[in-house]
Amino acid sequence: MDREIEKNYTPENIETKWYDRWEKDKCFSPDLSKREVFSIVMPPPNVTGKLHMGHALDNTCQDIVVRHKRMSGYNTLWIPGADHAGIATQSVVEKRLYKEEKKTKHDLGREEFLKRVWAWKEEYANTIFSQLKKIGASCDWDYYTFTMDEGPNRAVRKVFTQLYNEGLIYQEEKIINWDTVLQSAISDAEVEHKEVKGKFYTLHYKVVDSDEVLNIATTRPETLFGDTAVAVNPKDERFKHLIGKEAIVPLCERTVPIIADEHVDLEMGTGCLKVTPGHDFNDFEIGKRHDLPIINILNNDGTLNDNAKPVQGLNALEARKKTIALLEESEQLVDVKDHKHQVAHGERSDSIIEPKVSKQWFLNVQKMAEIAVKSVKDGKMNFVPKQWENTFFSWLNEPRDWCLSRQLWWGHRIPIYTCDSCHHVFASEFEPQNCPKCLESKLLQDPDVLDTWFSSGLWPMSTLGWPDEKVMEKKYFDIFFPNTLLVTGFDIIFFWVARMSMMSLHFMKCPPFSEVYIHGIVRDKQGRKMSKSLGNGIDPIEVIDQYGCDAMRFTLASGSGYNRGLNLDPAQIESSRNFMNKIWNVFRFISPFLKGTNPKFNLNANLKKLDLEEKWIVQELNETAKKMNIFLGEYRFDEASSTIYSFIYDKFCSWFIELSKPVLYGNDSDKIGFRSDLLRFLFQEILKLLHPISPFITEEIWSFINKNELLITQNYPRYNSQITFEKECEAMNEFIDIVTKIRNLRASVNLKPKDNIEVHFFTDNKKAAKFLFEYRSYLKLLAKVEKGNINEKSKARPTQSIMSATADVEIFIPVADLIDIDTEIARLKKQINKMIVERDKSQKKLENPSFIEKAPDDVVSEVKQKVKNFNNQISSLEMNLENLQ
RNA sequence: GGGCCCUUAGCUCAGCUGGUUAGAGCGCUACCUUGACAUGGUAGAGGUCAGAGAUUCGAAUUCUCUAGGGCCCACCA
Repeated sequence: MDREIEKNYTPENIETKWYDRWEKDKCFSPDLSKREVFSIVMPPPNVTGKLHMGHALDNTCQDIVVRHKRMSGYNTLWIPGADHAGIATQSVVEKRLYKEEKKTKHDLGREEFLKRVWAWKEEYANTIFSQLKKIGASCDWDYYTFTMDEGPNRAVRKVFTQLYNEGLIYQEEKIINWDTVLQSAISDAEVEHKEVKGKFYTLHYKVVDSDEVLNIATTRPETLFGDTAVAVNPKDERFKHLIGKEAIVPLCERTVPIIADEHVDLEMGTGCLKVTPGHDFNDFEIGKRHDLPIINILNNDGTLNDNAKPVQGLNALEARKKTIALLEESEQLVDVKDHKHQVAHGERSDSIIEPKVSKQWFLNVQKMAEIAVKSVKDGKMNFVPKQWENTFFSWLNEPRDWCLSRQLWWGHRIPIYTCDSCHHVFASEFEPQNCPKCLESKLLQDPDVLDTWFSSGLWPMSTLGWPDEKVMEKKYFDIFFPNTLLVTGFDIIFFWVARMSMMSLHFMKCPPFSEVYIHGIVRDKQGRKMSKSLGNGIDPIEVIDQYGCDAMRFTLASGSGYNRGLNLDPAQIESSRNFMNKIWNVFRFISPFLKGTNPKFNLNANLKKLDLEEKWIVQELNETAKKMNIFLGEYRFDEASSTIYSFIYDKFCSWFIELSKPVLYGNDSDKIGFRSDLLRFLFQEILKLLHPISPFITEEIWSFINKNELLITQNYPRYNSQITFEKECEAMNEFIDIVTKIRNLRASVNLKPKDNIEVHFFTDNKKAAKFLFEYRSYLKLLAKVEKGNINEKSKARPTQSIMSATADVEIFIPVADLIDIDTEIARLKKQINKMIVERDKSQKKLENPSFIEKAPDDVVSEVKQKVKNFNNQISSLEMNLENLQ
C-alpha cells in the first residue's frame, strides 16, 4: 500500500494504461496448460470502419464472456480480425478518388486502383483496432487476421475450387439482382424490400387480327419494351379463346404470343400479365417454361438501352414518365391508380435493384442448407435465445442458389481460368502456370471477385490457419476448432451465421461453433435505430471520454440479456459512472485499514470466528458469486450486472461498511485486524466478480492492494458450499427492518438526522430483545438511537409517541410536543389498512378448503405464518391508535 | 401473405420452471455539506402488470381471442 489513491475517480487516468500492460504480459494469449477450452472469433468489423455502439455492445458481450472464462480456468482464445468489406470499401475509395482527383477507377485501371484501396486500408485500418483496445477487448492480437490476407485467400481458393469440382459452383446466365449504382450483381440476402408509393397503370394491348384489346396492369410500364409475351391463366374463361393468338406491344409494335400459364392469378390486376423475362423474376420463369426470347432493355447503369429506342438513355423513372406520355398520345393508357408496393433496394447502395439477366457464378446451396438446418435441429449448434433458430431455419429452408460473383475489383478474385489456346475452363487452388490440358501458359482469370460473405463464411476456419497445415499446427487448430461460441446480432444470422455453418459442415463435417449468442440491436432511448440521418447516434468513443469505458460497458451489460433491443439512455451511462465512483470511494475508505492485512486470508479457516454481520455479508457474497457464474454462463449480462450492483451498493456499502465503522474506529485491536483482513478479502472478491464487466477500474484498484499480481489472471470466485448462514441473514434482515422503521418514524416528524433520540422497544421475543441490546451501538450509529429501552409487552407504552411495529417488536419514539396527533393517526391508519389488505388476502386463501387440500404444505404454512405476522403488527398498531384517539 | 416479438411506476427496463407486501435505474417530493462518496446520504410518493375470456386452490407469469406497436422473410402484376 505504497501508493496513495487519488481522491477523485477520473476514468481516463486509469483506463489508458492497463490495456498495454495486459498485452505486454501476454494475458490475452491462450493457456495451453489448461484442459478446458473456450474459443471464439470476433465478427470482423470493416477494416476502414469506425467503432459504433453496435460494435461496442457486441465486443463488450464477448469480452465479458472471455474474461469470465479465462478467470474460470479455461484455455481461452478470442481471435480478432477485420473484413475487407468489398462493396463498402471500394465505394469509399471510389468516392474519395472522385472527390480529390475527379477520377474514376477506370481512369486508374484495375491494378492501380487496387493499390489505392490497399493504401487506404493501411491508413485507416488502425482506427478500429485502437478503438477495440479502448473498450478493453481482450483478444489475442497475435491471431489477428484480415479477410484478404494470404491465409484466408488460400482458404477461399481451396473452397471455391473444391466446390467447383464437386459441381456445386456453376456459371449460368440467369436473372439476378442488379445494383445499378454499384454496377454489380448482388445476392438475394443483400436486397431489402421497401414500401414505395407508386402508380398502377392499365395499358392497352391490341390483339392481332382482331378488334379485341387486352387491358394489362403494371407498375412498371417502361419494361414493355422487353415484353416477349402476354400471359393469361389457362382456366380463365374470359381469355381462353385468345390463347395462341398474338398481341401487339404498344409503342414498339412488336407482336408477341398470348400464352397460358398457371402463374397468372385470375384475381390480380386484369387477369392478363405482360411477360418481361429479362427484368422480372417470375417472368423469367414463365419465359423458361415457354421458351420465350429475352430482351435486355437496360444498360449497366440502369438507363434504358437501344432496345427501348423511344426512351433510350433515360433512367427508369424518367423512362416511365415518357412511356406513359407516349401511351397517352396513342390512347393506349386506360387507367392510372395510386399504389403502394414493395420495391427492391440494395442494402449497401440503397438504390433500386433491377432484375436483370446476366452470366454469374452461383453456389448450389440446397444440400448444404439442409445439413445446416439438421445440425441445429439435432442440437449440435444451439442458439441463445433459442427463438433465433427460427430465423436461421427460415432462411435455409427454401434457399435460392447463392450468386457469388461481383463485378467489383476489391475482393477475392474468382480462381477460374480460361486457357487462351484450348479454351479449357478450370478452377485452381494455387496460381496456375499452365493449362492442365494443353499446357499452354497463356491463361485468363475471371475478372470478377467473390461476394464478401464468401470469405466471411470461412472465418472460423481461416482464422485458425486452415487449410495450411503448418499454420494450423502453429495456431492450434485442433484445439480451438470448432469454436465454443459465436456472439453476434440477429441482422446477420443468414448473411453470416448460416453461411459459416454451411461451409464448416461441408468441409469440416461439424458446425463451426456449438453455441450462438444473439444480442439485441442498440437503439436510442425512444427505440429508434441509431442513424446518421436522424442524428440520434451515440458515439462510444465520446461516451468513453465523458463517462469512462467501465461505465459504458456496465451500461451495455445491464441492457443485454435475452432481449432483441437495447434502448440506450445516456442517463443510464451516468448512473453507471456514479456506481464506478461509489466503488472508487468505498475503496478509498477501506484502504487505510488494509496495511498489514493478510493477502491470503483463508475464509474457510475463519468461518467460526465471524460475528453476525460478517456471517451475513459472507453469505451474501457467496450467493452473489453463485449467481454471477450462472448468469454470465447464460449470457444474462443484465442479471449479472444488477446482481453485482446490488451486492456492492446495497449490501456492502450501505450496511457492511457502515457497520464496520465502529469496529475500525474502536480500540479492540484484534477485532480491527480481523475486520480489516475480512474487508480486504471481501473487496478482492468484489473486484474479481466485477472485473469481466468493468475491467479497468477493478484492475486499477486491485493494483493498490496487490502489487505483483494482475487481477485479470485471478480465479473467478465460486460458490462455497461450506457457508451456511441463513439464520444470521434472517437476523440481519430483521435488524435492517428495525433501523429502517426508526428512520421512517424520524422522517415522519422531521427529526433532524443529527438529533439523538430515545426509543422504547416492546417485545416478548427473547432473541429479539437480546439482539436489540447487543446491537445498541449500531442502532445509535445508524439511527441515532441514544437510548434504547427494551421492555416486555405487558409494560405500559409511552404516551405522546410515534410508533411502528414489526412482527415481534413494537418501536416507540416519544416525541412530546413534536407530535401532531392527526398526522400520526393518519399515518397509522394508512399502515394498518395496508396490513389488513395483505392479511385478508392470505386469510382468504386459508379459508379456502381446496387451497389447504391442494397447495403444497410449505406454501400453506408460509401463508399461515404471514397471517400471524400481519396480525401481530396490526394489533400493535391498532392498540397505539386507540391510545391516541 | 408467412413468421417472430413487444405492451409492467412519468421514462428505460427486470420479473427464470405459476405462490413476491410486483422490483431496479433515471426522474419526482421532503429532509440532510454526518470525518469513503453531493458522481453523495435518509425517507417517501408513484403500478386495477394493454383489454376480454379460459385453465388452476392460486395467473404479471400458462392457453385463446381482441386492440395497439415493432422486427424479419416473401417475385405477385
